[in-house]
Formats: sequence, C-alpha cells, structure tokens
Amino acid sequence: MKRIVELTSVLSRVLAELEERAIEENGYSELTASQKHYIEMIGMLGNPNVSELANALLLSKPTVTVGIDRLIDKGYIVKVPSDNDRRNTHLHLTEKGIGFNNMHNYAHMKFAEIVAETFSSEEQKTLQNLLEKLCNNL
Amino acid sequence: MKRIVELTSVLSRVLAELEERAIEENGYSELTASQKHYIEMIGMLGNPNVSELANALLLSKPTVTVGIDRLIDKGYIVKVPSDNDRRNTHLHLTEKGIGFNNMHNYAHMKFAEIVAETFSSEEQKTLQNLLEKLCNNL
DNA sequence: CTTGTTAGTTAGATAGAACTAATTATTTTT
DNA sequence: AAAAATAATTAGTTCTATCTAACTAACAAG
Repeated sequence: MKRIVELTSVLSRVLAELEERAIEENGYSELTASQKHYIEMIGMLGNPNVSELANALLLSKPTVTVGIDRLIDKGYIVKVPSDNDRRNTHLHLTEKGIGFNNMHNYAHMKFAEIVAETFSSEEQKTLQNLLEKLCNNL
Repeated sequence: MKRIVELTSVLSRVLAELEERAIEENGYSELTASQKHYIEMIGMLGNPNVSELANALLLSKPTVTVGIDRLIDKGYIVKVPSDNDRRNTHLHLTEKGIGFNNMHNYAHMKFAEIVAETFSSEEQKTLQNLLEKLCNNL
C-alpha cells in the first residue's frame, strides 16, 4: 500500500513535468512563477478588476498593479476600462494569455494518450472507478 | 478516459496540499521556495560541500554561499570543516533540517491512511497493478 | 456642491535571489 | 620555494516581488 502512494506521487511528478515541458516548448518560459499565477487566476476569475485579483491572490492592490503592468508589457493581458464606472478596469487575457492557460490542457491530453495506449477499456473502467472512490474519500 | 486524467490531477493536488499543510503545521513556513530546495538537495546529496551543492542546484558558488548563510541563521544547516582539506566544508542538516525533509514522508503517510480506509486489500492490489502498469509506460 | 468612498496608481523602501569580479586561505604542482 | 589551482567568501550590482503611505480620478450621498 506504501507502493500505491509511491506510484501516485510518481504520476504527480510526471503530470507536472508534462506541463512544464509544454510551457517550455511553447515559449512561455519568460514568465516567472508569480506571473503564471496571475494569469491562471485571471483565467479562473474571468476578467476581474485589479481589486478582485488582488483579493484572490492575497496581495495588496499596488503589488498587483505593478505585476499587471509587466504582464501587459509582455502581451499577456489587456486592461479594458469599464463602461459603467470609469474608475474600474477589467483585466482580459490576450490570445497569448489564453494560450498559456491551455498548457494545462495540453499536458492533460498527452497524459490521456498514455493512458489510452496503456489500458484496455475494461482496465480503464476499473481504474476510473477506483480513483473515483478514492477522490470521494478525500 | 478524460475522467481518469482529471482524477489523477486531483490526486496530484491533494498530495501537494497534504505536504503543504504538513509544512505549515510544523512551523516550516519561514522557508522560501528556494530554501526548501536547498534543504532537499542537501538531504539527497548527503553532506555535500558548497561547490557540489552549487552544481546540483545549477547555481553559482557565491549564490549558494549566501543562501547557506541564511539557512544557518535559521538553524537548518551547520557547516563542518573538512579534516583532509581545510578549505573544504561539509554541509550537514540539523534536526530541524531533517525534520523539514520528513514532511514529505509525513504527507505520504497521511495519504496512505486514506488509501487504507478507502479500499479493501483486493482493491488495493488491483489499483497497485494498474498504476504499476501505467508508470512502466511513461 | 461638498464630503466621503472607492478604484487604481505612483513613489519609495525592504528583502530575496541571482550574477560577476575580486579576495583569502589552503593545497598541489613544478 | 614559487607558481598554479581550488574552495569558499566578500563586495557590489541587478531584478523581482512585496509592502505602506500618499495621491488622483471618479462616483455617491447628503
């Protein structure tokens, strides 16, 4: 059973590495860890304003203002002024920003390929059921 | 089959979170990401000198010298001068340093508990075989 | 229409993490 | 014994990420 934990942690690492490699190969290595975090969060929140992003990242607004400026320079984000309230600006991801967030999916697809190559559909069903059960118990 | 990927990535995240929580709860949050990396690497290398550690971390020696100083201040490492060559110093982890490296194991134990609670021993065997097969195909 | 609030920015400070160049101390080589 | 090589450190620089305090601009309420 210890072995199960080991194997799970191997899978963990492999998934992470697949994602890292996708990020490398698609030219997103110019992003720092914190910048990646910004972009992911903007994707999850869906066009937040600066304050909302700051809250979600547990950072001060000035910090986020500066962080955003750099991501705008690099072409990952644009600021769109709000119509209702001209103080307010919405943060939108550019194509490039969305592209980065897709690296996630890209890595998952690679992994899915491996799963498909490894298992018969019955095995897949069994594995899925077991994982499902495990996740329900977390 | 997409579902299998999802579930795996959930497990990934849960493992990471278990480890993070263990780190938090045991007072290791004072460590930065890079400092954690130093400590892990020293553990893996087993009492390296500064040059060996720098090589392993792909960093310059001066960078590592300074990094080590901070970890000494915080009580995670001690420097032991070499007997053969007095230029040379070996880096040893203190109890505290070893304690940090054990957070890894701690998280894995927690996860093992969950596995044990979730599955019969037959299910465990099945799961292990499937994971084994998958890992062999990576 | 003045007062207060809200959204965001600018300025200035601090700390970490990295680098190169130069220095010290020791050991090895010739 | 002098010169070269090695291990580590010190000094000085740069960049990123963070903060607080102070500011501007826009809106809201009385």
